[in-house]
Amino acid sequence: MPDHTRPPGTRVTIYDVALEADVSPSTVSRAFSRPSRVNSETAERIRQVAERLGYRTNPLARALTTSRTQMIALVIADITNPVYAEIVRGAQEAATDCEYTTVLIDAQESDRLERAAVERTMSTVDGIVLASSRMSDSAIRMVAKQRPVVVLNRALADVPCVVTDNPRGVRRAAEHLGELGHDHITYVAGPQASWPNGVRWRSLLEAGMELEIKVRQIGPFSPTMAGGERAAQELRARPATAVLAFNDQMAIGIIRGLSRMGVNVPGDVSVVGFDNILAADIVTPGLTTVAAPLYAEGSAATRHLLTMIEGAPGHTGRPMTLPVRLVVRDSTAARNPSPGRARQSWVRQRSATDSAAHLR
Amino acid sequence: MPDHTRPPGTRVTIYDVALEADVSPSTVSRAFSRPSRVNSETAERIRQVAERLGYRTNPLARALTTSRTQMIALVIADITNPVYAEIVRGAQEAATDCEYTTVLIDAQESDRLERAAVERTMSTVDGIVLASSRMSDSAIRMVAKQRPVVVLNRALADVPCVVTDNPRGVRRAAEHLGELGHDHITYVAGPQASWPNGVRWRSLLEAGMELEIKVRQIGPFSPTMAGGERAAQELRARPATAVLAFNDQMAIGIIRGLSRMGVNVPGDVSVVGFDNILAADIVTPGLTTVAAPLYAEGSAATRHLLTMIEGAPGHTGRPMTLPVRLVVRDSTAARNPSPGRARQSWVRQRSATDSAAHLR
DNA sequence: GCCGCGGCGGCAACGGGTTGCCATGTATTG
DNA sequence: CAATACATGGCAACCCGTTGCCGCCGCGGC
Repeated sequence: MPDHTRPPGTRVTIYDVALEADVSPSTVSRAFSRPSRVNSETAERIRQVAERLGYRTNPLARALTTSRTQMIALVIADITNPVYAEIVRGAQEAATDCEYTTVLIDAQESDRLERAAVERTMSTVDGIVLASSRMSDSAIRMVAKQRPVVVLNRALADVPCVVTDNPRGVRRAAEHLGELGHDHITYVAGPQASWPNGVRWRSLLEAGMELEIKVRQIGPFSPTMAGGERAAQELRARPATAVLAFNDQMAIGIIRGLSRMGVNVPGDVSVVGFDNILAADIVTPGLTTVAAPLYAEGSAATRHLLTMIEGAPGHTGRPMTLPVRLVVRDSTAARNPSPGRARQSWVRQRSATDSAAHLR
Repeated sequence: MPDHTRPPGTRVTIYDVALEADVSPSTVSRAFSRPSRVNSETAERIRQVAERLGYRTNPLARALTTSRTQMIALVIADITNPVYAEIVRGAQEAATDCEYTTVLIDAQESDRLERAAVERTMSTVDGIVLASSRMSDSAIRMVAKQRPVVVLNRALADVPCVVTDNPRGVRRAAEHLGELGHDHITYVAGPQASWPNGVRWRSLLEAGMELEIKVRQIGPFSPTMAGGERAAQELRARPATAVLAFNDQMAIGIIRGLSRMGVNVPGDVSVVGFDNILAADIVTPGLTTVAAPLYAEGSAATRHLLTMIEGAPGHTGRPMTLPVRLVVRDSTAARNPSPGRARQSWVRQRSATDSAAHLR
């Protein structure tokens, strides 16, 4: 039984295995990729030889002819944002289950970087999940023409989408605040390039109308704690008793900013966030927030992508919508009925500056 | 000027460009990969034709002969752990600067998953950064034999490593606590498979000796908030006035757990963490912690890996060590000189149970 | 006994670049 | 003016699997 030791640095190929097992290379190839096409004893022999020689099929070479790399790209807007951690987990697990590898791309909230990275990666992957893309609709469609794409947290005609039920989440938040006696809600806006940002604001407008709660918007601010603290500054000039923030980081920033200014949350102002990140539970006060099924988002988007890669059409009708729920903690409370000094000045300020700012 | 529209779904290849530019395919190839090897006018013409046809070089095909994919893998222990966000950023940025793409792998704190993922990815990437690997030393060496590898947060002979200055961090924390009058420090241990965990404990032993502070260890616990809360339970049985936790999540869990039990931080117990994650700044009280240069870690490890890929030897001498600093916030304070009731009982309990637990 | 069919394995042509080597033409040098 | 060096570009082999197609063989049917 010959057993040529291979020169180091050289990979074992099907040709080596073929030589050793005394069959043709194509048979070796089939033994792995189409076992039914080869005699089971031969296949077994080949497999043993391959094992002995330490053969590993080269995914790149395979990809060259099959144009399947068994890799998908997952593009996220900002890896420092904890929301994405769970999404990534969900996506990665779904991918791994189907023997796919995930290439994670952090776009750093930049349209330009995102496009460049997608451009660079596109030809190497079998499909792409765009989570909270900052690219333009047309850029996304362009990508979708070349590779299967699933868009997460954004609705877009002609491209499969997975979104969370933002309208319902906003509605629940508004109802909650309404029940606590708030008759005004200020929406603190996040990035304008963010699709959910627009949806949340429009949903709030709608909910406000139905529930007879006045709403207004300030911003946009950066979707970070720092952005929230800046928003708090602005809230000083245009006070509110109830605030709905674009996301949890901003909400936490707002709470910190307000506290620093001596405004009590939830005593003077109630604050609601979005996403239910881990930190929402550890801040003081605990943050009331609209929880999204993050893991399920990543997993659903990825599974859908994989079926598209397998040849399924990829239904581009209405987006797949995932349910949300309101998690009530301590950052919301009944509207303060007997305002203290600070509160007093707020009311004055508001009545002076606010009527124009209120929509509807 | 002919301009054949290509059948859809077919990629533009160098052959198409060659035909159109009236040169041989090899010249097209060189025009992109070795521009100096071809007349600059010809190269320019080829580039224009390529542009017009929408040619993109296929990285897989290129990789087949060059065995360079321009991709590196970054393996992290747990993507839900915010420490890694900055590390990933640093790594990704360093990689992007050199036109490399990063494949992120989340090992979910599992030796098994990590090995499987590395196995699957190894042949597709030019090198690997193992950040906080949970694999055995021998498994890591095995991988390092097949591909350039840089290990982060772990020291290992014969493999290039990047670590932070844990001894110094621990020392600074111990000094800080000592200055506040604490003469005992309890180390709350994290995963035993974690290399820094061992280093931190040993460093604390050493620092304790020099500074004449008694030290002991409890645990191991899971390196999460939940783990910290369990540790708090145990601290009730074996009280302390100063606690050094394996990481910030645990430290936060400990603070929450203690608060729930009516123990005041920092009034009754001082708590110090490791890593300086974002949440360390938003908890109440703010967490005193040993800050690591996370971004720099990712970036340094990656840059080192890239030089190895370019053919540099990859110095396997002593690990590259990055500096740390102690960030003092509000979770540490002078040792309570006039203990209240709770404190009193602690002291009693301790004197009863503790002498054996103290090392040295 | 002849024919058809299914199982199995091999041949050879890809896929899309890369690269060693050679041929040609031009510039440089003695 | 011959000889040499260099700049360019083409040829063809190669990287490593995959797959369409064909041939061989044995078996069952008529």
